[in-house]
Amino acid sequence: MRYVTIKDIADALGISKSSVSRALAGDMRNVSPSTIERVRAKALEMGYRRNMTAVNLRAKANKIIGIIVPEITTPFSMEFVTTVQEAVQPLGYRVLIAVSSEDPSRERQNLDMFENGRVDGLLVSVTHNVANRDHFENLVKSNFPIVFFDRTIRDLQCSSVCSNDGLMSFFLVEHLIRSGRRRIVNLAGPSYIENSRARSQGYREALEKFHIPLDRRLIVSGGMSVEDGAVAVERLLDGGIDFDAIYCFTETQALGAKRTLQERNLIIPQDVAICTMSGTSLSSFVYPQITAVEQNVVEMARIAVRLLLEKIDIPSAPRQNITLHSSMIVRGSTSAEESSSL
Amino acid sequence: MRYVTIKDIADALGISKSSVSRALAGDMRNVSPSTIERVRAKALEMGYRRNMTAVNLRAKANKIIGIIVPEITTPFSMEFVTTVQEAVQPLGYRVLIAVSSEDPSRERQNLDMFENGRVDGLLVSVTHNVANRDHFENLVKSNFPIVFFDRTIRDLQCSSVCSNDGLMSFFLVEHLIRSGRRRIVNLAGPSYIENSRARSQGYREALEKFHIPLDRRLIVSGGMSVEDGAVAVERLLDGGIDFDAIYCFTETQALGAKRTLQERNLIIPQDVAICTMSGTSLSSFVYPQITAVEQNVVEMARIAVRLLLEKIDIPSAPRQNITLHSSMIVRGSTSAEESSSL
DNA sequence: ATGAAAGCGCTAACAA
DNA sequence: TTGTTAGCGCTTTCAT
Repeated sequence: MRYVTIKDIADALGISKSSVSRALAGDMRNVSPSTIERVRAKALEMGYRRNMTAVNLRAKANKIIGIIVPEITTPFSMEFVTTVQEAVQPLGYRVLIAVSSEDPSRERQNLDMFENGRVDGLLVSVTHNVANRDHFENLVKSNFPIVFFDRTIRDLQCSSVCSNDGLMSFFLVEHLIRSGRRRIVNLAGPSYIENSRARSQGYREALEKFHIPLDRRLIVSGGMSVEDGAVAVERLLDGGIDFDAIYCFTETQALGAKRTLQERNLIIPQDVAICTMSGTSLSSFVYPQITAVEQNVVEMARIAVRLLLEKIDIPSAPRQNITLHSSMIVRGSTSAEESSSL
Repeated sequence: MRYVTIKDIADALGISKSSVSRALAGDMRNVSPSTIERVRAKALEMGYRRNMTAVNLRAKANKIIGIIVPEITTPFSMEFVTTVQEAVQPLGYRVLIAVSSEDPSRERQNLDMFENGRVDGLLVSVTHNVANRDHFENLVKSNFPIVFFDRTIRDLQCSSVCSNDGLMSFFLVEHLIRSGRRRIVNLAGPSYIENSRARSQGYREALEKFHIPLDRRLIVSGGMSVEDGAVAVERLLDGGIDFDAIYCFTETQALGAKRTLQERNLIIPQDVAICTMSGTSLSSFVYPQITAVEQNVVEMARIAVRLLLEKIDIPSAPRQNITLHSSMIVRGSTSAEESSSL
């Protein structure tokens, strides 16, 4: 299992390492066409493969982009990662993925791992608003190329791209209200996620616009899992609290909510409508009963990559904070129409 | 953005590089406790991070495991990748993922990329039975550590781990028959996927066992997408071909099949039952109407990692071909019971 | 216990 | 056009 090196080829051909290197790099101006040919042939014959580790050590760049995501089970993360890969592959970059499992200490570990591994840039969606804030801040201050996406840290002087959670939330709740719902549950996420707060804010504003009084009992803060969604709805039903719609922070919560409703023989969406925001159009296939607003993941990923590559190229490049204002597509059962409100 | 090196620490402390290296490595026998302390403190102060690229170049190992999968949208791939990551992280390995998108030429590119990148080992699930066979064969012959999982290449002298597609298929179809189905559609995958053939074989054997004549019109070969599933069922319905169950090769086909049935106002599973094999227990949440057999992904991943690490350690280790005979769990709507038949 | 030096495989500045 | 040399950051043998 010993690899053929540039020196092996040089020795075999009785020329110098540098000529081989140049020939292999296709340096037309500094090496004769004949040696280029001879080297190429010999390399092929001997099964030479360029040792990227050595190249990287020398170039002080690893051509690796790291992605840190809180979870990787939703279509959102999946599609984001896939899009990034496709975007950077042609440029010779590879992509390393690390999952924080919604745990700040794991996030911290991943960060360390990536720094040790000398990734050239980092795309991160944070698990927690403040937990690793200082660490991220140091990284940013040292001019390390990093771009936040989707779940960002507030007021950090760093490039980011995210969707307008508040506004989308507002429109989705407005959509529910317009289709006749009045008692809308807000299954919020934990308050340490900025997006969750923004969405709850949008929820509140939509109610206000229609002069619907805010019933605190309809706001449930807590976990984001299937189980959390299921339990929350159970509690509401058992507590005799009346509601005709559930607006969930995550798709998984929505799944749990749906399960409980079905167990209690409630009809979706006649008795209770469920809605949430979703990563991809796939979800309308997968959860046909759940109304979902699609976020434009592909666009988000492309922009994130662009910002990151710029930063890698020119470390002094100014930060850019981009909020996606893509047209909103509402799919699902509370209404069949498509409203591109934004 | 210049990184602190071992030499920087040495200079700052007025000692040699080697002492710093030893101190950092915690070499108790060859360096005094006092310098260990001084070096450690200084390293922390200066924000030193070990340059893994240099370490790897010297060690001639990259501590990277590559995974090549045909797709990454199903829970199966996801869970496999996640499990592998968790398994190798403590051992200092990182995981690089490449997606072939069911395209042999992309698979080939990924393979090249990984070889150039000098991954220490490869976990691969192939897109095609034969397309890159020669290339894989060369790799195997050169004793490169590689383990195939789930979708393997027949008769390749290389370690592999997969589930018993034929047998699981047999039991699933048997399950359908026992619950009263007689005219079972087989939405097969393309014939260049070994697993698809094995499953169709299981399908045929189950029919034989119950003396149900094989109706060729019920066997549809083709693509694996949502659309393929939807179209196949449309064709059958339009062709006036009678059926009471659909056995799908992929979850996505099942999704498409479900869509068509619902569009035609057929009730699942009363009119037509849908079943398939699935990656994880998650699918029973997501597709409650679809009967699914769970494959033991986690076990598959763990075994694959074990085999690969053995091979990396001892390149001459003999190949092992493992077929998982885990207990089969049928979940879903054709029957609520749990049959652990294997 | 510490230091000097070599070398992992590669590229590039400089020399010829 | 080609060769020589140095060096990327690290570990390790061999001297001291």
